[in-house]
Amino acid sequence: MNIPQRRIAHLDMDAFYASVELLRYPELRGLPVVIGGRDEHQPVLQADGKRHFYRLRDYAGRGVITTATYEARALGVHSAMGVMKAAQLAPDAILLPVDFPIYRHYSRLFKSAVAGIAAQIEDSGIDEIYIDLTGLPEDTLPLARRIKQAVKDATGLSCSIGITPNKLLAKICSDLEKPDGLTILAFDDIAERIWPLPVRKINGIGPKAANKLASLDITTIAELARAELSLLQMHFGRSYSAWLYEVSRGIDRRPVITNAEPKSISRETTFERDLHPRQDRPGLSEAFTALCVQVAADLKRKGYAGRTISIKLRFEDFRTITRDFSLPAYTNDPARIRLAAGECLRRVPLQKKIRLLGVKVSALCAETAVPMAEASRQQELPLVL
DNA sequence: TCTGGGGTCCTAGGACCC
DNA sequence: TCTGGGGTCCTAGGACCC
Repeated sequence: MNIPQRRIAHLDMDAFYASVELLRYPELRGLPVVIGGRDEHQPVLQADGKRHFYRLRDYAGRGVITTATYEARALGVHSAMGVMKAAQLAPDAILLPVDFPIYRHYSRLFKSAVAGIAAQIEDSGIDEIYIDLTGLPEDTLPLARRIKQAVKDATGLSCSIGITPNKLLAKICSDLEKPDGLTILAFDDIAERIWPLPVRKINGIGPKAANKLASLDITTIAELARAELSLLQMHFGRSYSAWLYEVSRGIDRRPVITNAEPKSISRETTFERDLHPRQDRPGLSEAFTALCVQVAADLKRKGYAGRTISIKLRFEDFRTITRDFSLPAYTNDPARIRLAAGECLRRVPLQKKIRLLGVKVSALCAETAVPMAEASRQQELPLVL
């Protein structure tokens, strides 16, 4: 049977958080700007009417870069880099705190602009989407240009688009000509355009897998495509090696999912300094309860309840552990979540200082669709620690 | 003064049921 | 006595992504 070829787009906003910030601080255009760190370092309006911006050199403490403008990237700064390390590379770069509410606002704007042209959209984070264009009559190039223009008109921001027969290739292609890119590619182009790329360009090959592949002298996608399946199976296990074998050949049958439900909702916090399990017990306890209250509020706001409560601890040596506990009934009540999380915490031997604490609720169900546990009658949230 | 916060998916062992 | 299977749920950890 002949399956009609699909036409899948991946749209990725260019340096999204930083670009949104440049909309409100146009005087920063052309400068190296990074978004990240903690909440302080808001720009300050001075007596002369100008804004004072903090520089990376002014920063002390924990935190990572979430986005950098292309000017900052040219200095070697990139996302996920520690702010303190970035400050060594680019001490004069402007530092702005993250402002998720405004990024979410622009996220909704660009997604609804695209939805006005193509309805089959899969959310893939705040700044990127997949679009299934298969059913649309328009030719690919004018259609892609129209989508880019609609995003620009709605937000003032540029994006990059890759259009190919599947999500795997579309994701790779949207990155090929960034920023403001447009890359259209067919199966016949794989050898020329995809195979020369490093394996890390494949969504799903991370640092661990790439290192392991490098130890087998496989660094490009072409080399991966030439590798024997049996060799891959010796190092990666059955399902991952089968996946490697297929993606290296550009094969990906995943559909565009337009109606995904969340699987878990969580909150976590890294402390300004590592907390001692006994000496800092009041502070830990307060933070722990606050996380439970926040998760419960998130669940209610989004209309979900969950049955499995998890906690996550990261110790001063960065070792991370999780514990979870499944309740007999669904809940989004903060006191119930706090009790279950407390049970989890009692199973953790607390010997080292704690760097991070997190609370997660999973096994979710729509609040309306499911019998709920009776709301806890406790007036005060119990403090277990 | 290294290393955020929000997610998804996969693996693997043990319990438990038929 | 000897060593069944399959299926599902629970828990813990890890890779990976934005």
